[in-house]
Amino acid sequence: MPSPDVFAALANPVRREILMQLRQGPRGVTELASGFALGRPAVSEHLQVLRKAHLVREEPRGRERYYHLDPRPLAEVEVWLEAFTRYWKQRLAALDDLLAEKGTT
Amino acid sequence: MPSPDVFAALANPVRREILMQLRQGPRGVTELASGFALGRPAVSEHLQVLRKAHLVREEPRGRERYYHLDPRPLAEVEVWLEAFTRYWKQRLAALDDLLAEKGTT
DNA sequence: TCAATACGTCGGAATATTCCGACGCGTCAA
DNA sequence: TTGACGCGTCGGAATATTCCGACGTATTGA
Repeated sequence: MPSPDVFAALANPVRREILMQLRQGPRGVTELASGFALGRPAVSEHLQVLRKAHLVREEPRGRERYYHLDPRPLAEVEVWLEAFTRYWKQRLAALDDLLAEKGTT
Repeated sequence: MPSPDVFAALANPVRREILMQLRQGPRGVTELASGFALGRPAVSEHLQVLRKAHLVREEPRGRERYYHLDPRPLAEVEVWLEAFTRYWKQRLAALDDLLAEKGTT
């Protein structure tokens, strides 16, 4: 059983592109697949990964199944990244301190 | 040949943890490996992936090899995520508009 | 009712990832 | 000089990912 890891879901470029496309509104599977050099089953399986990561929501509409974007799990990635923007700013501050110290000595 | 994809590099929890640890300063390989339930070769191979994604830099120091964090490639992830914060704000704005319209009608 | 459409999923193949033990190389300290 | 240390990498095994064609199911429209 594959894990419902958001980071793992984003590791594949096709899945990232699917999420990009879904920003512009819900799409059916065949509709989505037509944009890739991929068969429909492959896209359907990518959607399953995205579903397990809760990055998309499905809305059955008749015989079609529209996939909606749910960007909320991306917050986990954002939070993780913040640890590094903090790191970055910290480094810059340390550099400032170092320069200031050098200046006053 | 594996791709130097930053997203793929972040897909593995061990690699993410390595980056976290490196925020607190450069570390040797054996030192890093002691923090995981993993052999040294495995950690060394994870470091190779991170190196190819330019997320770490190596500094040979005597017989040790210190790995430094380089957070710059993470900017790509941040930029990608921004597309979805924009999406999110857009949705909220659309909701505001809808509510405002309802209020004035 | 019946053919066409939209979809999920399965079996299987190709490939990638992840991990380990073993080996060899350079470096250190005695 | 020599044994121990730190490291990268290789061969190989176990497992995961990615993709396809084929099939079954449900829905639509004629």
